[in-house]
Order: sequence, then C-alpha cells, then structure tokens
Amino acid sequence: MPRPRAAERGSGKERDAVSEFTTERLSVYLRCLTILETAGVKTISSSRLAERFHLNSAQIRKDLACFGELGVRGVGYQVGALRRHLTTTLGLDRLRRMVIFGAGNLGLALSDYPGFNSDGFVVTAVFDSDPAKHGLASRGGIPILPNAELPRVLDAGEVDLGVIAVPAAAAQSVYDTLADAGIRAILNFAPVQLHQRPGVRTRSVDLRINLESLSFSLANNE
Amino acid sequence: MPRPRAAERGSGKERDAVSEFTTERLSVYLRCLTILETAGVKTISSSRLAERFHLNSAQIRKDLACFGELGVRGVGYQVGALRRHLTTTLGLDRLRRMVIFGAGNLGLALSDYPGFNSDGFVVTAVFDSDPAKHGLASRGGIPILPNAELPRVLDAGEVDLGVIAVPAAAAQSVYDTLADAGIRAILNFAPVQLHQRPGVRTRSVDLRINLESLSFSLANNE
DNA sequence: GCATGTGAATGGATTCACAGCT
DNA sequence: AGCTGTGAATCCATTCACATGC
Repeated sequence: MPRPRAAERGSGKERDAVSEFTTERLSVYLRCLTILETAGVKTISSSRLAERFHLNSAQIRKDLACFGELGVRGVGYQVGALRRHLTTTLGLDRLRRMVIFGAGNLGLALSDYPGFNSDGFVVTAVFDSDPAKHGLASRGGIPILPNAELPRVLDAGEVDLGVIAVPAAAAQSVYDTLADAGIRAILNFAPVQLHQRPGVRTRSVDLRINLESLSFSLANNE
Repeated sequence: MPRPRAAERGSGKERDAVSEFTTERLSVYLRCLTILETAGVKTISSSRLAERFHLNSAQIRKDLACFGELGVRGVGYQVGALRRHLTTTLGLDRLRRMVIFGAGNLGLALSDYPGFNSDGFVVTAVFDSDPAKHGLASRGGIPILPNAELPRVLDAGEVDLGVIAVPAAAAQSVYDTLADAGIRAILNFAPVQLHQRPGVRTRSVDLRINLESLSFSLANNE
C-alpha cells in the first residue's frame, strides 16, 4: 500500500503519475495566481512567487514542469496564461455538480458553504434517510431529498461528485450507494476507513483526527 | 521547509520526534481498539488488526513501539490497556476546551458537531465580528459572542484550542488574536497560507483543495 | 544576466524480513 | 509456533545546484 495515511488517499491512476502532493499544491498556486492577476501582476518568477506566499521555488518549478514548459527562461511565468492553464488542468473550467449525503449540521453547512458553491462547483441536492427532513431545504435553499431519489437526480443531470456527511455507521453503505450509482469521485467526512472500490476516487477528511493530533501536541510538547 | 504541504503541518517540536503521520495513525488505532473493546476482544495481534481495518502490520508495530514495549511477543496487544495508553498519549484523558471564530455555516456546524463535543473535547463559545449575531446561539446552544469577549472567556476558564472558521480575508488576523491570547493549538479552515507563530501548533484543513483534487482526478483519469 | 527545467543528492516515511522473546 | 520490535532496504517527496535557453 502506498502511503495510506489517516486522511487516506484515493484509488485510480493519474495520467502521468502526478503525485497527489503536487495536485494539492496546484490548487494553492492557482489561488496565488488569481490574487496576483487581480493585483494586475503580469509576470512572476518562481522565486518571487515562493517568497510572496511562503512556498519553495524549486518545488513550484518541478510541479509546473509536469504539465509542459509553462514558463519562459530568463523571464518567469505569465500570470494570466498560467492561471488559465491550471484552471483547465484541475478541471475547473467546467461545472462540477455535487450531491451531499447527510442533512445533519455538517452536511447542511457544506451545502451552503461558499467554497462548495463557486468557481466550478455547485451542490444540487442533499439526501437524508430521515423522513422528517424530506421536503425541507438548507438555509441556502438546497432541497433535502430521500435517499431513494438519487436515481432520479442522476437521470435529471450529471452528478460528478458525492460527499458523505453521515454518521460513521452509515458511511460505508452510502459509499456503496454512490459507487453503484456510477459516481467516480467521493469526498468522505465520516471517521471510518472505507472499503474502497477501484475506479472511484476517494478522499477522506477526518475532522476528529485533526483535533486529536493537536491534543497530542499539547500533551507532548514539553 | 520540511513537507509544508497544502494542508500544512504545524510548528513546535514533539517530545521524541514522533512523526505527524504516526500521530494521525494513533487516532485511527484508538478508534479501532475502541470498536474491538466494545466487541469484547481482549487481545489482538498487529497482523489481525491490520487485516481487520485495512492497515499495515509493520507500520502499526513501528508506530506503537515509539511509546515503549506495549505488546507481548508471541501474543499481541492487550486491547484495553493499549486503548488506555493511546488515550493518555493523545491527551484525551483530560478535557480540551475549544473556541470557534466565525459563526457562519461552517463555524456553527462545527460548534454542534458531535466529533467536536465528545470524548475529551467541548466547544465553549463561538465568536463573530457581526453584531447582529451577538447574543444568539448555535442550534445546540453554544453562545455567539463578540470577538472582544475572548479575554473574558479566557479568564473564566482554560481554553486549549482555537478553530478558525472565518473567511480567508479575516483568517490571519484571527490567527494573530488567538496566538496573542496564548492559545497554543489552532485548527484553521480558511483557505490561506497562514503566517505562523513559533510555539503555536497549527493545522489547516482546506476543504476546497479536496474538491479541486477530486476534480483533477476526474479531468485526468484516463 | 536571469530564470526555467531537471538530474543528483538528501531526507524521511513505508515496507521487508528476521532476531529475539514468550 | 507465534508475534513483537527493529535494522536494513526501498520508495518517494523535497531540495539542491547547474546546464539550458531566452
């Protein structure tokens, strides 16, 4: 097993063995470039980008070099062009529709979370097994539907991404439902080691582990 | 810089150079042991633990060996004793009080999130800069206070952990406020590279990067 | 001259495989 | 015989340092 880690990494192969660490940093670079473009900066070198945003210049160059010769030697990178390139590379030039399972505190918060409803992402529905919630909606107006409605939502339009925000005990079953429905990318918030399916890209965010890790530091940092 | 990563790692030294990857896995092991103990299992070997929860047996042994000879050769580990040991090691045998900055969707959801209000953790207050929210409370009853009330809350009782759930633009300022107030552990949800203080253990969870990383996989997987 | 792209060096996490204990 | 604890081997991400190109 290659680096399973607590926040486990997904299955499925990238096109050219671009590491997950690299792809995560691409998101960071994209954000930095957006800030620079807004500020009117046209060109930037890896070293000044590194300096400005507390990154490492060699790493920036190596990460970007995975996708061709994006810079100009002696000059640096064109901010606008590079931003557009990263946007395409990350697949953010098209709309990613998401469904969330679990209309609890976390699920509803994520439904309305700006980062989940902007720049290429949109939450289309929240599913919950509790009949008392059906027909209701999040504060932002995302409808809460019965789990059984998933096929209908899938028929009505492409869904690219599933989010699991149900209690640990229900997570595997929701995962399987999503996988069976043909969803190829899943973000899991339940604190369980999911038994993953091949062909389904899965990432887990374990909020509790972050707390416990901080607690460990407090307990052991002298 | 040693592995800053998108979800950046904090500052401050562990007692015996126990890696952050190891401490994250300790949380996982603790969960597994709790399940086993509830199921009445008294003893377990690293290989059966690995099998049962999709882990690696050598890694389990190596991780646990950081904290002394916890197992018995030829037998395995005592479930109950090991669970208690990990609980203490992770500092979960005492109560960790937390304050959350940002009473938006995310901040309020986290305030009531079971994982943030059980087994050693409790959210004592939510702070927000919007006067319209002061005096209100989360659904679960955590009061929303003005930022200026932080010193009073600190005087009233120990606060071990701060959570940043404000928009990106306000995150650094909240971070500095928490650091100035003497809080030594911070969990940040804002999508920014924080300028960190020495002596303050910081972890960042970047929800947006998880989405973008999944989007990348969808765009580049075959 | 200056900054990229990259082979080589480094550092560290994971896995292997076995010595040592029960 | 079985399982832990661990040195050795492996793998991989990061960093260095420089040849290459504008």
